[in-house]
Amino acid sequence: MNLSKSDKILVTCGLPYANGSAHLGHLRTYIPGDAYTRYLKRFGLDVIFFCGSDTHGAPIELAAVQAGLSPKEFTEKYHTHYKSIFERLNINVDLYGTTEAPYHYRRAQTIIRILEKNGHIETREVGLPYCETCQTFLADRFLTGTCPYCGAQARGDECDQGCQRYLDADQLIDPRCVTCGNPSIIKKTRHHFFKLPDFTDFLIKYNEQLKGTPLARNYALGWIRQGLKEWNISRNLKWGIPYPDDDELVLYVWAENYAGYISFTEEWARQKGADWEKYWIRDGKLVHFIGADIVYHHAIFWPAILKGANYNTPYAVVASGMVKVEGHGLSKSRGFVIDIEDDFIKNQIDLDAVRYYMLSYTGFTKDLDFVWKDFQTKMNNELVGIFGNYAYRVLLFIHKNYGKIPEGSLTPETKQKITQTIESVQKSVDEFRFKEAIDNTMQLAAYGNTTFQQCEPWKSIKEDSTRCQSDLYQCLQLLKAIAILIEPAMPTVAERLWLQVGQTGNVHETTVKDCLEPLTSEIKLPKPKVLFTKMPDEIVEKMSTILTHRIKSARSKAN
RNA sequence: AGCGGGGUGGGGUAGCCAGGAUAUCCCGCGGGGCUCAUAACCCCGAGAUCGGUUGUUCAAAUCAAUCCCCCGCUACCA
Repeated sequence: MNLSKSDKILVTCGLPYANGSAHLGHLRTYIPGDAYTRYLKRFGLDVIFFCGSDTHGAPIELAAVQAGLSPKEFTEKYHTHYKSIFERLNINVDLYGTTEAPYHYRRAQTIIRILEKNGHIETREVGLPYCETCQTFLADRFLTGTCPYCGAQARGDECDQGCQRYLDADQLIDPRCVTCGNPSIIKKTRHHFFKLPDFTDFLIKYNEQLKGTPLARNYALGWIRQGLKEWNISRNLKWGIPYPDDDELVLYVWAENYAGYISFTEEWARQKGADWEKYWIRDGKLVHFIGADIVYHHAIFWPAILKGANYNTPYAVVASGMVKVEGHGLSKSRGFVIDIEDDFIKNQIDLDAVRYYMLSYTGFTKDLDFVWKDFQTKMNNELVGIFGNYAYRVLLFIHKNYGKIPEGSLTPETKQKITQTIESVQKSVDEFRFKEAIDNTMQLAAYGNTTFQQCEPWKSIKEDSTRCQSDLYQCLQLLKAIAILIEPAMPTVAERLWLQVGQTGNVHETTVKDCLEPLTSEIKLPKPKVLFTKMPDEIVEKMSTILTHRIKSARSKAN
């Protein structure tokens, strides 16, 4: 492993934006982030894990108004939602925080103050589009006008109805306010800029040694090569964290939300009597799990802020691929979305199977296409057929014939097989290859099925009970190892299997060493229950129909 | 348009950086076997011009050039 037992490892996931319900796109990073943390714990490493709600910014202010709520009420609603979704999916964070909490305000403002003190911030006047009727500054997407290239009506950020070109707001001909339609004017206003170019040399060196997925590194280096600009970290909004000593402005969300990684650690440390500085000031190994869409924030802005404010910089940035639904890019407005609560939870989809699918359908860095039919296939063949069936046939056979762990001891073959699997899983996790780690673990079940078949215990039990028991002992030991190694992917299933193989204690506190800890013969085994049930065709059809309707109704709304 | 990532049997992957003989593994498909098990499991088999073209080389999935396609980002969506 790249990490060692003396490392203080801190894992985070990108914060969900509290303006809508949890969907499949979120799970693309939260499940791997959680699985990674659990793997590290199984490897005996010292690791904590944080996430929380991102609650500020213009879209939330706007959405709250539309929902007839205050921004605070609005974000509290979704904060509670995300917190419960995390719990339901066993995404086991040490603290699920929120950027609306006082502890977060304090840390975010402190960081800015330190940056000011260290001379990394410049304050100056800039002219920005302003609507005199609405008495508000207009963000690019709230400007409309004529596209200078094709003449179509366009937004300030892109020509969304015409040539699709990316635009700068000042390129728009005849710019107007989206809300009231009146012409916008340019008004001078004071803003605070983070002097990012000062960090160019640091960021190049930093990214060259940054661990994580290659995507993050290469992408950031490309960006830096194009030249860094000063970055406006203040906004003319009411909703947000007040800019320190400048009450007219708030902090731009992207200048404060990832401070949550620190503030959540602080709050956790306060509750537990632990030391947050150990992670953020002294010797922490910080690992950020994010979607590929926010690499530049985490490989450029964030390390520069941390460096400029004298904190530790991230050890690794781990970027997942994006999510597609039935072949289309995830899009709520077009209906290509799977909602965690409405689709998975309300229809009682096995959430451990969802975790398994998200982790093992394709490589972590690739785009993942969610297809209900494929979900069913993986569920029924791999989880029910190979894994679940192996566990059940072994446990039921033993239970019927012996009722307790059979006599035997670990053979060199079994020992070697388990050892090899542990090693390959460790290597895979070290490289953030979760599909490979799971495939390797499942390989143990496939191996178990083969040996069970070859040993033919249903015959040997009549002819050679000693051999039969020894063979079954090996099979059971494999199951114990699987329970531990699959725990990061499917924690609930691991718990159930752990009890079924006659183990006491908590599988979530085991380490991979326990995989080879020999079973104690004579321990009574409970009557086994199947680990997974098959997903029937009717459910697949039902879910596919729900999705089809969602897409259709989104299409008719758009027209 | 620029930058980054990707394209390998029907789906998903390994191999690519350090070029080498029959291109790996899982699922699906076809055939056989077993009967402990959730019509599950085990074995065998078919199936790939490695996105296209050109080049370097004794030898290219792998290196170079060029083109096509998909995804992400481009600093005011988060």
